[in-house]
Amino acid sequence: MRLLPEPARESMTLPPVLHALGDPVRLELVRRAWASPDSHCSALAEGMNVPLSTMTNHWRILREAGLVSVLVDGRHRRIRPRYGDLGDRFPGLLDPILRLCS
Amino acid sequence: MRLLPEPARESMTLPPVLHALGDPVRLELVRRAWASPDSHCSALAEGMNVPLSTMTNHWRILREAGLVSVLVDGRHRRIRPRYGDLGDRFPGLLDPILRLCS
DNA sequence: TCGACAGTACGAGATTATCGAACTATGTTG
DNA sequence: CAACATAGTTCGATAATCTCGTACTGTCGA
Repeated sequence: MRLLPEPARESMTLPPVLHALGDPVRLELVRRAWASPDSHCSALAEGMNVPLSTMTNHWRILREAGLVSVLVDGRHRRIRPRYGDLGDRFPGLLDPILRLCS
Repeated sequence: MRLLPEPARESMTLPPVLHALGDPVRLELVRRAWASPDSHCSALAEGMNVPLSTMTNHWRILREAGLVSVLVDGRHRRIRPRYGDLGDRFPGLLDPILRLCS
C-alpha cells in the first residue's frame, strides 16, 4: 500500500488548504471522504459526473494541500483523511466547514 | 457613498468564499480588513507590494464572494467586512480561519 | 495469457490570474 | 477656474491553471 507524496504536517499552510476546499467538486469529495474514511476514490466520486482525468487532478490538489493521504492499493486508490495532522496543524478549521457543507 | 454590487446574504455559497480565502494575498487582506473595519483599501494593502490593478481584482473576488462590501467614498474605496451576513450565513466559519492566519 | 478494470500521463483548448499602460473620477492647490 | 495630484479602474497581452479526451500503465481475475 504505497503512499503518494504529501506534505509533512509542519509544512502545511493555510492558503493551499482553503484553495483546495474552494471548489464545489473537491468540497463534496472532502465531505464524503470524511464521512467514509479509507474509501476508494471511485466510490467517493460516484454520481458526480466528472471525468476520471479531471478527478485525478482534484485528488492531487487535495493531497498536495495536505487534506488527504492517497494510498495505492492494487489498482485502486484509497483516500484517507488526514484527521490528525489537520487537527494538529489547523485546530478548529475543518469542523465548521464540514458542518456547513453537509 | 455608493455600494458596489455584491451578493445578497441568502445567495452566498461556500465554495466562492473558500476560494476567495484560498490565496495568500487575499487572506492577508481579509485578516487586516477584519482587524481594521472600514479602512481604505490602499491602507489595507500597505507594504504588500502588489500592483494596483492586481489588487482591484482581489477586491472584486472578495466582494463577489460576499466577504466584504466595497463603498465608493470619493476617490477612495472603503472596505467593510460583512460580519453580520457571514455570521448569519456561515456561522462559525471565519473565526477559526482568522485565528489561524494571524 | 488475455481481457477487464482503475486510474495516470499527456496534450490541446478553455478559463482565470497577473500586471503594465492608458484612462476616469475626485480632491487639492495656486 | 485651471492645473495637477491621488486612488483606483479598464483594457489587453502574457502567464498560469483547469478541464477533459485519448492513449497508456499497472493490477486483478479467469
